[in-house]
Amino acid sequence: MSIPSFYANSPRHLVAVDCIIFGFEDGRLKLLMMKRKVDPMEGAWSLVGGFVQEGESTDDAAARVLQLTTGLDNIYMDQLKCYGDVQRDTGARVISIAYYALIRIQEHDRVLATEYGAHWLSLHQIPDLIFDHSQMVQDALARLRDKARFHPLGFELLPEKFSLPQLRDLYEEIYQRELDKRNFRKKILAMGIMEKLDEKDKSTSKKGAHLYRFDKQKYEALTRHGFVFEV
Amino acid sequence: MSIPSFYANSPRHLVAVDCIIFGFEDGRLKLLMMKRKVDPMEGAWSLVGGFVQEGESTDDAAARVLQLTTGLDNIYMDQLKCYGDVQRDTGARVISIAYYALIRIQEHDRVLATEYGAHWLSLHQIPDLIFDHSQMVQDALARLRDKARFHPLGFELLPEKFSLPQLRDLYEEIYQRELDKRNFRKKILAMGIMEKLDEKDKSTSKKGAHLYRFDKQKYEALTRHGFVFEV
DNA sequence: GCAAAAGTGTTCTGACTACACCCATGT
DNA sequence: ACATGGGTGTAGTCAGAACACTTTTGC
Repeated sequence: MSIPSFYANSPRHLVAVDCIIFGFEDGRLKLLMMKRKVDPMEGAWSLVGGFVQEGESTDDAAARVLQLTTGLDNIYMDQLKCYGDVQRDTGARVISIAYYALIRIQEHDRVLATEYGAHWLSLHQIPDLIFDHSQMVQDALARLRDKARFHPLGFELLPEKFSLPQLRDLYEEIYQRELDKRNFRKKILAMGIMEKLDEKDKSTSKKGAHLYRFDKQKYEALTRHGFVFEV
Repeated sequence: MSIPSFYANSPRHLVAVDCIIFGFEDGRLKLLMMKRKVDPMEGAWSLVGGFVQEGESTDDAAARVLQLTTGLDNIYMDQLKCYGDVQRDTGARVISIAYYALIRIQEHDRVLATEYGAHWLSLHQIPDLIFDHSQMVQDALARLRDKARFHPLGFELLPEKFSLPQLRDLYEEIYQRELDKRNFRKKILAMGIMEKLDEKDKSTSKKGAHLYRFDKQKYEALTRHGFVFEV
């Protein structure tokens, strides 16, 4: 099929994807950042990213970038938004689609990340980033806070088995405020979406904290009947 | 400045914007749709859209499309998301950024819209649309519902002066469910963001309904002190 | 005087908040 | 035995939901 002039006469643009990759470790939210390897701004901190190829969807491009830096597949990823200012990239006019991903930091390939020049930085350690990447990070954080409230996203950042204090630490970090442990526990357990395991995590106390697993089946069944997760 | 090969060797893509334009008239949410004028799919229903030009931001492109079809400037508009599947447009590989806009339908240029081949359709009248445009409409509706709940968006769809029954009709239409008029009135007025006018709208009843205006200054002042709009 | 929409208050219930002590165990 | 984090219950408050009658006025 020949391409109609309607299409042929329109301008074409470089299109990139940039990924805001969240992890949770040592009670801190972290982001995977890297030092840029090309001009302009070589050596400056940036998000991981890459250009969208021919025959590659933007979602696929983001998944590729994620796979390249972490070795992970099939992880939670969502589009943040498109950044389309003409001057946003000082090297050329590039339209960028930002994605944010939540990964279990323990499960990613640290060797691969290091080889790739990627580093995990805690939120408060993030330096100035190139172009509009700082804005992207701000937007991603705002989106994470918004979405985490009504969707069970948090579990994507924790190991499969986790304790309630761990889960509470995570939400305290996301919302940047303290949560009452009795109320938190009550609320979470009342939802009926947590499977209590016969194991304890003794790494943080002598007594040990019970481990739980997020029961996705139950969550989805409840959701079909109008249940809404809320933290 | 010459473009580094990092940029020069990457593929370029057609990038379009598509606009989901909402209006509210006769107690119904409506969308501005048009019949496509080019192949493929000539004559089929689609959203209004256009290609992003060189030296034009994606936001500007969307504003241009809106201006061309409605004659309106400076209206509420927000990015929905980027649709980046390779095969989404059957004419060529086109990445599309969707925007949704809320306009005061009474104030747009009906002559211009008609000349442009655009038509207002109520939600339940929307036919099958080309490509992934039906999906875009679904996504925009979901986004409108989400956002309207905690942000005073609704006022963008009403005339500057409106009655509480009108406002309630709007939210009933957005949420597709009935709202108790006493509770609704109580909640809205308790926020202290409505300016009561000395006029009545007698078009819908003998008694007439008081007209109000949304007080944006008060809303913003309250917001700065932690107030959150919710309907 | 009647039809048709506008306007008004109260009660009940469920969810969120605040808050202090006992438990288990490794050292 | 003691230090450390894990685990538990209750009372008060507030916001949302349910619900029925009076008011105004053009015809």
